[in-house]
Amino acid sequence: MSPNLATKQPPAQSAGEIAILDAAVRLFSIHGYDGVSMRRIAEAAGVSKANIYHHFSSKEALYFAILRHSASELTALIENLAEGQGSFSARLQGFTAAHVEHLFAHSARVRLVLREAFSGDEEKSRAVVEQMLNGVVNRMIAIFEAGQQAGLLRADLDPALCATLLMGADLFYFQAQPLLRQIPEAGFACHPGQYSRQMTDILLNGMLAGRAPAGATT
Amino acid sequence: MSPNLATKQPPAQSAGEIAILDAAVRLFSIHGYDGVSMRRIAEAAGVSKANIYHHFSSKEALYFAILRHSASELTALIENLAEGQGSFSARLQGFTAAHVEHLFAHSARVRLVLREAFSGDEEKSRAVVEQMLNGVVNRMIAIFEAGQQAGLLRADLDPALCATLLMGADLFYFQAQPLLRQIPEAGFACHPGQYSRQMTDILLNGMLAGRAPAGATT
DNA sequence: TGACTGACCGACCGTACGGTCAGCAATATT
DNA sequence: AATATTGCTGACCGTACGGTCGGTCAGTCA
Repeated sequence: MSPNLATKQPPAQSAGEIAILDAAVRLFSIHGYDGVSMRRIAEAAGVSKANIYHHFSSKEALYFAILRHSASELTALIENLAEGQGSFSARLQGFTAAHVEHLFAHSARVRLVLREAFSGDEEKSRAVVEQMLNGVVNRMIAIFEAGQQAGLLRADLDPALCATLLMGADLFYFQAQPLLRQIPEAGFACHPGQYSRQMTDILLNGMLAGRAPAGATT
Repeated sequence: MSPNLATKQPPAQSAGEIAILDAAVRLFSIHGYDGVSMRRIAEAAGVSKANIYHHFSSKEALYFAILRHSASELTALIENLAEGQGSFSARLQGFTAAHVEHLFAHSARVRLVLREAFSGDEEKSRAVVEQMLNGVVNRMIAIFEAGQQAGLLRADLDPALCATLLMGADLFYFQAQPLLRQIPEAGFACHPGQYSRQMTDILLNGMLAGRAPAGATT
């Protein structure tokens, strides 16, 4: 599994290639790399197995082409979300709502990238991380740093930790949503807007300046 | 992949069986069910492949035995953590710190269960969910509900959402820690105690009663 | 018309997979 | 001493895997 993410694909695509990519994204996002065979992808795409090898040099090449494309697509979309205007807290509220909505709207690709990022396989995650983290997380950290220098964010908090907490709350909700739906008390599991509103409320209420820290902080 | 989690193992274990289980937990937690072959497990455990089939009827049976044992072990440990004494906020602070520490201390088993729970495969996750969620999350929700009835938790918040947010922040940090270590600004990535302290500080500061909600809530 | 190209397929290859089985050595039981 | 029982192995089976190969067919352009 070598991370050969350095190529660039010409946008010209035949109908067969599109069908292959669609099927592969769907299957890989659900069952993971090892859980999907080339035969199964070919069958789901309605093409022959040899046809996949006509368009992609190997299973790895197909997988990484999808992974790379998904990561760059998601990164671009998220970066647009972070460019909102308005007050510090209004921007963060707007970002969170749009972020959660965005995760569910592109659930297959998000699952694909998240699975790779959290796989704990060290080598594989490196390339994905460098592409997404540098783009999105650093942007988010910068927003919190600016808010802190403007005196809006509590001075005793780590801006990077605040950014992680906010984005992590979104991502965890996305990951855990199928499970949360099985908990009767968790009515918010079916209402992402309700979750993102209340979650941002809690976090901002706890992070914004002008309120005393609740406990020992160090 | 049928969820045959209804058996019960006698605790009598030979040295070979222990070696098999150790190797299988490690490999499954890193590479997932489909990413590990019986040959590889046998090699890592220093036994023959046929020996695995002497102790376990199939690859699935081995996997689910590990999954079931891990889930029940983790559930028991977490339930003990939730039994802390002291004030409402002190209990939550204590729980979070112990929870994060507990996740890293049993990282292989936690990864194994999390992978299954978040796999999005519907059927497989059902059994894991029923075992862990009913035990742990409901306990956590009950704590927040009690705190709310005692007037300690903001009345406008959903106790289940608060519980999810707190435990989710722990779990996300555990999942993302290898990635966070690659972000220079995220110094807290290497200091779980620092993270859990500051995270709990923010959440409690945002959730406890006596502070006005930051924005529109409904 | 004919040379060339890209999309596509059926048949095939070597390998690794999950799983089986007869049997060996050691211990416990009678 | 004879007899299960237990822990374990090497050799093997059928199948599915990733990947290759020769070839078909429609379109294009000189």
